[in-house]
Amino acid sequence: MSTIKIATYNVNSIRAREERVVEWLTLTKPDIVCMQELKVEDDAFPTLVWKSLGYHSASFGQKTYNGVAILSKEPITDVTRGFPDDTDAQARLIFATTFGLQIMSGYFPNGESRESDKFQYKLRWLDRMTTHLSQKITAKHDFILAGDFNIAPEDIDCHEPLQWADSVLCCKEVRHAWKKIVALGLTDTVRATHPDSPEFTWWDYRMLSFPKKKGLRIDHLIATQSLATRVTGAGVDRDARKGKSPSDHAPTWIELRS
DNA sequence: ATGGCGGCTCGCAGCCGA
Repeated sequence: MSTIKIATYNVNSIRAREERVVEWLTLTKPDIVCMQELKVEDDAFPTLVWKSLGYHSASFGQKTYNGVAILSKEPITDVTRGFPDDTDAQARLIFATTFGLQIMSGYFPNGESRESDKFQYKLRWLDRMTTHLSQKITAKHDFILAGDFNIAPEDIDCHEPLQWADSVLCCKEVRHAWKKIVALGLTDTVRATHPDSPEFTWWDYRMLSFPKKKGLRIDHLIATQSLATRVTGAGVDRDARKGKSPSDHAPTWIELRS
């Protein structure tokens, strides 16, 4: 049976992570990759490195912060960057068609703290995203949104739910926004595959969080029903979080019947 | 062992992330 593997990976700087990402691509051979936190402008995104590994790519980068990309073993078409009519200064969204499906790579705002202006920006961004998705999703196309949502949707997604309850990643406002997004008809594919295990995707660099297994599940792949019913496996590449100079996120993946 | 933050920048200290 032939399958397609789709992964999402917040690399926390592609300049700092290029070598590790190349190793990971070579080892795990995903067909499509959504990347976030490139932290480079497009002319510094290593397109030729991906090409040498057999990947087409499209990026939406900026200096210092943010930046998203899509890599694919098949040609990438219909690329759009940001929201329609966007005046957002932050590069957080790229959309494309590849392998006959519509895919979005998203880097959702963190929000810093609930008292911060950045939290208001996060809530506005989530609203805009919900509106954008409601216009984008149609019965005609397979659609998947993959990325760093900066939302841990449920208590099972947190190592210490009480400690995180009022945080910008877990608080009621962002969990409500998550529910509105999935209610558009998108399935949380990793949670649907693993209903009872945490499947953390991020661990703080500090306090030995990774070896102590104190993580959060904030990176997600949510897909229309047409795709969700084709999922044959899903998981988190914890090995990519080990060793020297890892990203603080691990790549998360699903496999589909093609 | 999976190991004590690590990226970034009009940089050598401070901002930011989650």
